[in-house]
Amino acid sequence: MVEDAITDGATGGAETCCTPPGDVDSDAMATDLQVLTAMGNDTRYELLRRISNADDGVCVCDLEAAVGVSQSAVSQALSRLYAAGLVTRRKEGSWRYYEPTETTAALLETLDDLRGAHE
Amino acid sequence: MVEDAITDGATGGAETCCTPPGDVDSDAMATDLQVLTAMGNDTRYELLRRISNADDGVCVCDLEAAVGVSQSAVSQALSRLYAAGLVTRRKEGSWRYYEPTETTAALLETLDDLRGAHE
DNA sequence: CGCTTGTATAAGCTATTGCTGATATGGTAG
DNA sequence: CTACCATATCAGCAATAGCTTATACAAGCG
Repeated sequence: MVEDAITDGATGGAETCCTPPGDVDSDAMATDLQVLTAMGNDTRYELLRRISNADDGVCVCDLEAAVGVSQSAVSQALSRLYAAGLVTRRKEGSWRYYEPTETTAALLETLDDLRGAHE
Repeated sequence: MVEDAITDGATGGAETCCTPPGDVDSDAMATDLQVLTAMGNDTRYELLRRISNADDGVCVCDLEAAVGVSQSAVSQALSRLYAAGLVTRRKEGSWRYYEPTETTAALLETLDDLRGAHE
């Protein structure tokens, strides 16, 4: 819903500070925040990059050594990424393989583009 | 710099767990994380959305009421967004106006697209 | 000039986060 | 079966984030 009917006309002719607020879709906000907070962490970001670089799927055992935290921490991080819809996971034998989702690919690409653009 | 030399496709041998690690560019990582952590917060995300919705620039006084935290908190949040390169700020009279950068526009658009795409 | 308004900064307190170590689960091999 | 490997979950702790209040700075106006 969008609220307007703002009272700022009352501040006088020349004194309106700025534009009226337009509300933010709180459902979109929740979804986006889950994604952003999931990516916005050293460990999880690096895991995501590594998973994205290896198109074949990566298992936890490999990632653990790479990012320098415990197996438990990696598992927790991956669960969080999964919950946020940033990776898929499939089981194969006794290993679990993680792969990036479209969301991850799109966001990392956007970030890459931005860095390239104005630096 | 993409490293590959992936040879494991065959998990049939059941020995190689997965692909070798390819290191992540730590400079890119720092930049991206600054952006992601800046956006990945209720208050700052909503500020960013509101700033983006109002193309004219928004001043702090307007935002304060909208997001429901103190003036101080809004100011701190905006400073953080500025530091992350997500908003520009210009002073006009005694007010300060914030506007979104290209980075913000691109990321929010990507997020919007993603939500629209697979839901 | 000093008052008022708009914004920024400082200090401090609490809630949350992200780790570690220990333990549980599930699959595989001997 | 038991032992073992890869991964997940639990519990607890240390670090950080984000808020509040109080205060400082800056600009317009009486």
